[in-house]
Amino acid sequence: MDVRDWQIVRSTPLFGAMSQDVAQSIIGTQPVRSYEKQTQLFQQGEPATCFFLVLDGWVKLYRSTPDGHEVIVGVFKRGETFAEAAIFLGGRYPVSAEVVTSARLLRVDGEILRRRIREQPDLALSMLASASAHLKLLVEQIEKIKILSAPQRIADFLVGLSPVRQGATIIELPYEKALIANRLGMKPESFSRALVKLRPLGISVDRDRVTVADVQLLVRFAEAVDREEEGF
Amino acid sequence: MDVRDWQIVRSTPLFGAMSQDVAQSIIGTQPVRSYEKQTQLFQQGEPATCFFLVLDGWVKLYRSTPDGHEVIVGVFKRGETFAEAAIFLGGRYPVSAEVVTSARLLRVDGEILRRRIREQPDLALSMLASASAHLKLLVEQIEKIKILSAPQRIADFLVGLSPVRQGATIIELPYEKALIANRLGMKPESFSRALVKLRPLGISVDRDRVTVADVQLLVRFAEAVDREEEGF
DNA sequence: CGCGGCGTTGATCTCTGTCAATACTTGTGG
DNA sequence: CCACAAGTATTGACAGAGATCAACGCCGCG
Repeated sequence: MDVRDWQIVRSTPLFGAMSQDVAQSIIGTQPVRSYEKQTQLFQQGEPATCFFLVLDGWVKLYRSTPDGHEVIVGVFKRGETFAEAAIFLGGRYPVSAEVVTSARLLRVDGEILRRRIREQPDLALSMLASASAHLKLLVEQIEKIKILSAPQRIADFLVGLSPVRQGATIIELPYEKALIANRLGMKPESFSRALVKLRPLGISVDRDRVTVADVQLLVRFAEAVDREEEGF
Repeated sequence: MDVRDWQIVRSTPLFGAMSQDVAQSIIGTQPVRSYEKQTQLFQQGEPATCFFLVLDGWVKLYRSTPDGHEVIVGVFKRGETFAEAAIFLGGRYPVSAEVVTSARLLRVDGEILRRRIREQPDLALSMLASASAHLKLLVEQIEKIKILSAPQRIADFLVGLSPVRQGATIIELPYEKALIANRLGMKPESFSRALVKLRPLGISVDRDRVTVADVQLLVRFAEAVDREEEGF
């Protein structure tokens, strides 16, 4: 784990709030491992022994239904932690996790963390903040699936990926389109078509490169919920 | 706060795990208040000073979009806590809360709680369990919205409301149908029609009374995702 | 009695899923 | 270097679920 990695660790709500040496004491002995694409990290229902921090690459969290359907409930990237809450929930993962690009992950043992929390109550506040962030994210995700159309969800997704808030830019799609589609709650075909519908807004796609004429346009489009002004 | 209230408090993941006297010391000094229907508890964006436990009645959490739309992200009933996560996240509520029936709520001050956590580390662990439980619930909600049809979501909702797991029962709809519809991610008209489609399964509705011939049937219906037997 | 809120029903439309066919990319082996 | 296969993306035709718009019925209330 080099300096760059350490910066990433300190940027998370979980490890950022605690003091340098406490963070060090928790993750100092933990391994950083590289994972191949499609590596299964854990399955839903398994005992939750540890949680993860993404140093590089992408990881998807999903649930499998009895008949083979798969629903993505989150995709995590560099600087994000996941499954840290599961450690406290009956000790079982409520979702499955799979690496979707080759990735480097920091793996943190749950038992260590639990022990440290007993010694250092302030840690719990960091944990709670982190869990809250995820809660907020999920709440937003529900909101978006409920009220935004497919093209709007894509626009929102692209905005979230864009390095700038206005003007032109080029965005690299971070992983397969089928995966993005699932994450946004639609089928790959719908994803494809929805992208076409964004063309009039200055979006063009070539392979995994998306060219955006004006991000602002996307923002407005994603927020436009009908425009019926009921005074209420 | 009487004996019954105390039982409710002890049944929550948050307060159930901690010892009697600790729970007592935290909430003993906190007020139980009665609220009229439509009382606004807090608005999204406000500083989060406290969280709530429902002793009686129903409370909805929702987000207002810039153009006046309203999305329900959760409805909480007796025995459930809400907004406790917000206290640790930047100190602001991510959603608004409104009482939808006359209700009795326990209001817990965040500052007091934070102090107690520092004194009593185990307290933190049980709180984390609570946050995790909500997280899991949200994940499940996403899954349901994505893959269940409208009638299935209603079936699932009714099952969750039913006091029994099998046989016949009568369920009282806890709040307005338009509100339920929103919570389940559909329009009131669709809700109405979907209820009709459940008639063949032994469901009949009169006002806010739902008569269920066999809950088991509903369970199976809600779980049936297609039933196409692809050997896979 | 008339009014307003809520719920239901009907007709129609739009969006998205499904199924199928067709590129396009990438990798493999001859 | 090319042929072929497998995985991935796009496009088309179609069907179904749910949204929308509108009308109507029901009930409580002034």
